[in-house]
Amino acid sequence: MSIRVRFAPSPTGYLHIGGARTAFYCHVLAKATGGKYILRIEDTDLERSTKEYEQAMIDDLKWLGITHDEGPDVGGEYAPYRQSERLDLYQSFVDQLLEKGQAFYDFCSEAELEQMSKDHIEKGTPAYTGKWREQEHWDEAKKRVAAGEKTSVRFKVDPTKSYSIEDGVRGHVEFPAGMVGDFVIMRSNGLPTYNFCNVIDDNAHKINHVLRAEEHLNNTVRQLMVYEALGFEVPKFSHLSIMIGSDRQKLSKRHGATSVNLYREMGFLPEALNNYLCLLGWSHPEEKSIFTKEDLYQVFDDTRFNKSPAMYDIEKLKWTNSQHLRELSEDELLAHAKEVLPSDGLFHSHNEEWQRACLSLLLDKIQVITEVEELLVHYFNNTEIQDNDASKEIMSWETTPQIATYLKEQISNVSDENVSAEQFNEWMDYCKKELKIKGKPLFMGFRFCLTGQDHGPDLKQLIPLLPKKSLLERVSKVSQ
RNA sequence: GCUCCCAUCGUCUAGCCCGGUCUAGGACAUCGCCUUUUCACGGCGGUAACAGGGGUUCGAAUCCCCUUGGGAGUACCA
Repeated sequence: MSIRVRFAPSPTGYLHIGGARTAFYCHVLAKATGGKYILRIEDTDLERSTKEYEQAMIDDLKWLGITHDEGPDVGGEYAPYRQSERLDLYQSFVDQLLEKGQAFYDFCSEAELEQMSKDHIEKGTPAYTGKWREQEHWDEAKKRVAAGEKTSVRFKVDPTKSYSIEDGVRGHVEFPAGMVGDFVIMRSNGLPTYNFCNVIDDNAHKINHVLRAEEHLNNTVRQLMVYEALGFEVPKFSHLSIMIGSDRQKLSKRHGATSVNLYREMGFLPEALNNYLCLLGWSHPEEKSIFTKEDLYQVFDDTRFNKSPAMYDIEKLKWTNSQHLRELSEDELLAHAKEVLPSDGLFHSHNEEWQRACLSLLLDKIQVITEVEELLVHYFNNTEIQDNDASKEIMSWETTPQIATYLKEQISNVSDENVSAEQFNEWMDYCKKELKIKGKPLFMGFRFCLTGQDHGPDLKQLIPLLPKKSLLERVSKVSQ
């Protein structure tokens, strides 16, 4: 039987990188096994779910290339794929459980519920101790409902029964009896809760393998109860390790950029984000660290997940991005730069020939494409002279003022807006032959006078790309 | 509190299931060297880990138990 997996986000915010990782695993697992990957939108939290977020999530997934076989936007055999369009189905199962006595109407007040929850946490009493779980009150409950009173429905948990699963990554997991109390399956506003509709949809959508984050592991016991009560076949579960921040806590907004669209804006390549995220909790069988999702279609398997939490490290993401950047053809790189770099910036203000020269020069200096514009802004507009140990050393050489004085004069005499490569070569030759400067003092002297820094791209290629004006300003400062 | 989960270099991890080939391998970061008449890229090398304690065994990173530490859940959120 072929695999059917799903990614089931709630459209209550932008796609999170943790969600992107889960979706990526689902997509790749389906592709690698000839199965299907389904996208389902879990929008039963009316207050927080929006259509805008749903669309944003679909867009982000699309940008990442994590395509699904079935979903709200593409349809499929088991449509609909949006929970807000499946409410009748949930209602019918609620009715069924009510009928069988496996669920009950609950009329406890908010204050009562609050007290129960408090006692549960502080004293270890059962999570729900209301009287409505007892059959003797059910007739009264039905009357109140018939009279039009709105109320929630709870699943009646058997406190003597324990459950267990054979988790795809955790192995055997035991959930002891009494672990959870009677939980709400239908809110008083008529909308079902996650632990209930998730089960119904996974069954209806014929999902046979659930890949999700570890934070859902404890929920599994509630879902197991629903599976049992409804007579559904239980799928295989694989609970992926969570992603944590540098403080070892679950990754969240306070750790910085956590949504995919931010990485898109920051100029990361989607294949790099996928690649990096994939390695947070999974390892390549040949220990490769750079690959595309297409490479994974051949080798991905669900036995290589890591159980322990993985710390998110943007430095390694940047390195991964730099590796993918270098895999790009010249045309792809140009297209990427054009798309990402600001349209009113320095890069876009030049012609394509210049842009290509600029990219080939800067490629091995950068990890993310946006750094190109940053470097250009620096070379064009920043005429400040770097002040550190390296610059002090360069300034201490007696040859540096000689170079500066010479260059200042030469640049002043250039009539064009730019310095040509030929002119640059002549100046170097002059300093070498006439001023007898060579090696480090020569190159570093030129670099420092012209760029104000002790490091940077190849000078011969860089200088012709820069405006004469900013070169002159810098060299004037050095020659003072 | 209770329940569940986790534990190899600073970080991501391989190895663990099926004990010996592990004086624990790779990658990021870091340091050094080489290359580059400069800077970088690249190449080479170094520092750096089996949380602790008990077992089992001829032999344990690998199996068992305990301790410690960390995380998640404990909602009419998902």
